[in-house]
Amino acid sequence: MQPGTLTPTLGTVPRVTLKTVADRVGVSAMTVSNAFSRPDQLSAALRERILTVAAELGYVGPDPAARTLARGATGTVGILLTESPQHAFYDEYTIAFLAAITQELAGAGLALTLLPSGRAGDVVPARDVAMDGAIAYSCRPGVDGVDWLRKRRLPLVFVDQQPERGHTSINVDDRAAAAAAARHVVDLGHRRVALVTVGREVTDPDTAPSDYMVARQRMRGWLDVLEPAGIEPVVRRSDYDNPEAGAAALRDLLDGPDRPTAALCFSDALASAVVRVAEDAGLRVPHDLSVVGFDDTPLARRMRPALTTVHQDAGEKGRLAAAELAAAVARHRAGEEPVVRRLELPTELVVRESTAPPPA
Amino acid sequence: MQPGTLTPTLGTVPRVTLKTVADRVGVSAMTVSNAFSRPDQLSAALRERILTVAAELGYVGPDPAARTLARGATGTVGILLTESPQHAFYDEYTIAFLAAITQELAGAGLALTLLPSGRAGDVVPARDVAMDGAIAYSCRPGVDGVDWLRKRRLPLVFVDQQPERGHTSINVDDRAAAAAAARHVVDLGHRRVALVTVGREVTDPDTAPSDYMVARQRMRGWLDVLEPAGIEPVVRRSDYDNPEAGAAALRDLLDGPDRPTAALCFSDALASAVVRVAEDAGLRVPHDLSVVGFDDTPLARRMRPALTTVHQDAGEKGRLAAAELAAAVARHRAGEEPVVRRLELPTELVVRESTAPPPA
DNA sequence: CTAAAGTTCTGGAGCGCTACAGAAGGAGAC
DNA sequence: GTCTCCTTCTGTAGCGCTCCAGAACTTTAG
Repeated sequence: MQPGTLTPTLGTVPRVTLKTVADRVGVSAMTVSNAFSRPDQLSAALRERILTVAAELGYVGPDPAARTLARGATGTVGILLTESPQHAFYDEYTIAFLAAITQELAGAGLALTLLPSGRAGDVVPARDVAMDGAIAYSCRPGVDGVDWLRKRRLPLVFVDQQPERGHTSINVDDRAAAAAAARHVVDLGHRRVALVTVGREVTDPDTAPSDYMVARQRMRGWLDVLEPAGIEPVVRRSDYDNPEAGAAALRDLLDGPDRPTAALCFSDALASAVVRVAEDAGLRVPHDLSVVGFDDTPLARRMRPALTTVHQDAGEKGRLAAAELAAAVARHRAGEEPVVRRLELPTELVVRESTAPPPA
Repeated sequence: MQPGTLTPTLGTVPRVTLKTVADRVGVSAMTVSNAFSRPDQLSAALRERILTVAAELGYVGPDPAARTLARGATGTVGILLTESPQHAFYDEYTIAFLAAITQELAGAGLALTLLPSGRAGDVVPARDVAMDGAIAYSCRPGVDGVDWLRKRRLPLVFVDQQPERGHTSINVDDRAAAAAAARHVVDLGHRRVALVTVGREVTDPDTAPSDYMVARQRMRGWLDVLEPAGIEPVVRRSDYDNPEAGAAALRDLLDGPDRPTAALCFSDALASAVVRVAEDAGLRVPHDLSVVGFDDTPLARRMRPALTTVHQDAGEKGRLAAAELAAAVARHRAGEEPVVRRLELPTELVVRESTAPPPA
């Protein structure tokens, strides 16, 4: 069955194309094409006439698929999300990031396609979806979606993951930021510290390239401060998308006299869950337990007590990622050399009410 | 410049296509196509050989754009979001909905493209992005994105907005659900009630087709109960994406002796903001002010006091929307008659701790 | 009044792929 | 040994559009 002759059972309705309109008006197909896509190439009067006839025939405009093939551009970029795409939706930080991207891309006339990094049957979105470029966001190294994108030689921007040569990347200095958080609690006098993070169990933060780079770097940053201070932290982990579980894993630690007096958390979402668990265990934050988050999402300010956390600007990250990608796509189209940048956005420790000196 | 001859400044690198591989292996282009797309059409040995040569040449697979044109299917569906797409990201309810959609679509081998409903320059995503179908989510009637989608005769599913003939729609009975919430506070004895909602100012909930249908229906449902009870509510509104503002607008009402003793809110997000404003004003929830939300997002259960709210299943809505659309796309491709359904998911009032009888 | 410089429109040649019908060759049935 | 059927492979003919070079005609300059 030909695409144009769909609905055979309903009687083959011949599709209305440029040609249909052209024949009806009595001009060439090219002129109709120009009427829609390059108005300056024909007289206003003729254009008006063409548009009228097109409307009568129910011709909406050039078929996007055909136009894509002919022009070599789709008007769409993809974003490759960690594992199941739905994981991406569970944290205000990611949400704000995505919101900023869509916003910025819209300004460039680009739509955003969410690419699940897995495969469904024989469809691999990263390989099979037409697009002009893509953002790889916080993917584990080795996720094969990234591999496909690379092989396709698409303009790529990496965010919150290991930079790769030849592609622009955007990150914050997670290690230094985490170290600042750790220093804060050490300076307050804490000696028993819990680290609540995401991802896989790894002893040595320097190895384990199979894990999210961001989680690794933050772990490294915490240890950069804790180890020299002679503090051996307890570590609890959970899945990326399930902060409750990570916090729950902390529960058993909260009873004994040797319980941690401070918890450094991978994200605000995780910190929020930790506070809830602590309070349910009868502990007061920050009096009995200091809690530090990461990201400084709106949640951090809403919480009671307001959360001490590491600020980073998710919106700015998203805007930058989108802008860099849009620029890369434009350069790619123009046949220019790619411009590779290593962008690092600033972070700042924001001390609020969830941290205090340890109980006496 | 031909798409194939990009990068003229870098020297025209001839693109590797099916043909390139075919010539190299010494078979027809069709056979190479089959090697990638219909493995059962050729011997395993030849296929292996073709794949090897393709890999050597750096041929990744059939070009998605060309395949789209030839096959008449893109492997992508769109979702048209309210106004700026970023508005969609501000509420856990919408997030859960989107997450479920991507999840379900991934299973059907479809990717999801976020369509800003506006236009950027001369690009109108709803008109210019290649896709096999679309979900229109909570769009104002008359948003021209929907118009383009309709004109393109794409399979469409409408969610949380006015159903249209010829297209499947998914909703809850917002009116009845809101009425149940209103009845709850009236039954508790409240006589001074505030309604905190989103969208435009309208006196008569029956008119104003320019506003979100959902907001209109909930308003109507509240009034269905309040008016017969002789209660004249005060109404406060905010933008869809800014619950804080809506709550803040309530602030001035909270002081006098005639202040409302109950607030019915359009969403949990809004209710949460209202609780914060009330507490900042020195009122206790629910003792001084009862608050009811809508949606029953995870937030409702996390809140202290836990929020009384109307439960609806955002995940189920998303899954259903995706499944219905995928089915509609498949039927469309097969040339079958569309199956139009009017789906209505159940709701349930969940009474938690944020509502109580009014202060004596 | 002629040459040069627009303006407006057209034809042909792709873009890279897949559907379809059919050719070529080999296996199996009788 | 012949006929049929199956497997494997191949040309052709698009899909609907846009690029490019140039034709036809009109205006401007000298």
